[in-house]
Amino acid sequence: MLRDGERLQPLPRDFYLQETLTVARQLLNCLLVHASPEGLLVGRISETEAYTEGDPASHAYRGRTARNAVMFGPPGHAYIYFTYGMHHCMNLVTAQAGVAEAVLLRAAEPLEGLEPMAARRGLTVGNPGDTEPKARSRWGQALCGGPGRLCQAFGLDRTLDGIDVTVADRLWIAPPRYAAQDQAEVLATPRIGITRGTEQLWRFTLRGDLYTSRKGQSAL
DNA sequence: ATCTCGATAGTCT
DNA sequence: GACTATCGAGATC
Repeated sequence: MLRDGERLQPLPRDFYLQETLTVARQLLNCLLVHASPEGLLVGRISETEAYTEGDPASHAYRGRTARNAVMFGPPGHAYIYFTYGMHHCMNLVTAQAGVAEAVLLRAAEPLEGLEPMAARRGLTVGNPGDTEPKARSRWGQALCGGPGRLCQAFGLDRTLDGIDVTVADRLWIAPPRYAAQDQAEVLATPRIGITRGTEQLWRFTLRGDLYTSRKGQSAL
C-alpha cells in the first residue's frame, strides 16, 4: 500500500532525454500512476525493454507510420499500441523529437487500486489484498506480469496514445519511493517476443524482484 | 515447471 | 496475405 499522502510528482521531461538504455534502467522502481475513472492506480515498474533508433526490433525501424508517430515526437509521452488482435502495450518515448526511441513497460508490482485492477483483468477469486509475500507475488504476476496484462489492469488503451506523462493529469510516472533503491542490481537479458535484434540485452529487471513477467527469471 | 497452440484484428507489404 | 514488443488453456514431463 501507499503511505497516506505519499507524493506522486511526475518525473520531468529531462529524465526522458537521457540515453534510452539509461532511461530503461532508471525506470525500474519508478511508479506508474493512472488517475482512472475507478480511482487512483499505482504500480512499481519492475521490468522494462529499450527500443532504439536503427534497432530492427523497433516499430520505428522502417520509418514513421500512423501507428508509431508518437515515437517520433518529443520525449515524455506515452506510446500505446494495440497488437495480436487483443492486447495493448505501453511505452515511454525517449530522445529528442525526430529520434524514434522508447522504453516498453513489461511488468509492475501493483501498489494501489488492486480491486479495480483485478476487476479489469477479469479476476474475482481470491484476495488481491493478501499481505503474504507469496500471495502478493502471485497476484502481481496475474495483474501486471506482462505488457498486455499491465495495460489491461491499468485500463490503458489507444485513447491514451500520445499523452504527456510529465504532468499529473491522467497518466504519469513518479520517482521511486525509497532512496536506497539505487543499490539494487540491474539485470540485462534478451528482449522477449521479438525475432530480430535478439542479440541485444536490452530487457531490464532488478535482481531478486518477485514481480517480473517470467517467474524466477530475476531470482538468479 | 515447461511446452505448444490457437485466438483475434490492426498494420504493413 | 503475412506478421505481430501477447496471453491463457491444455498437454506433457
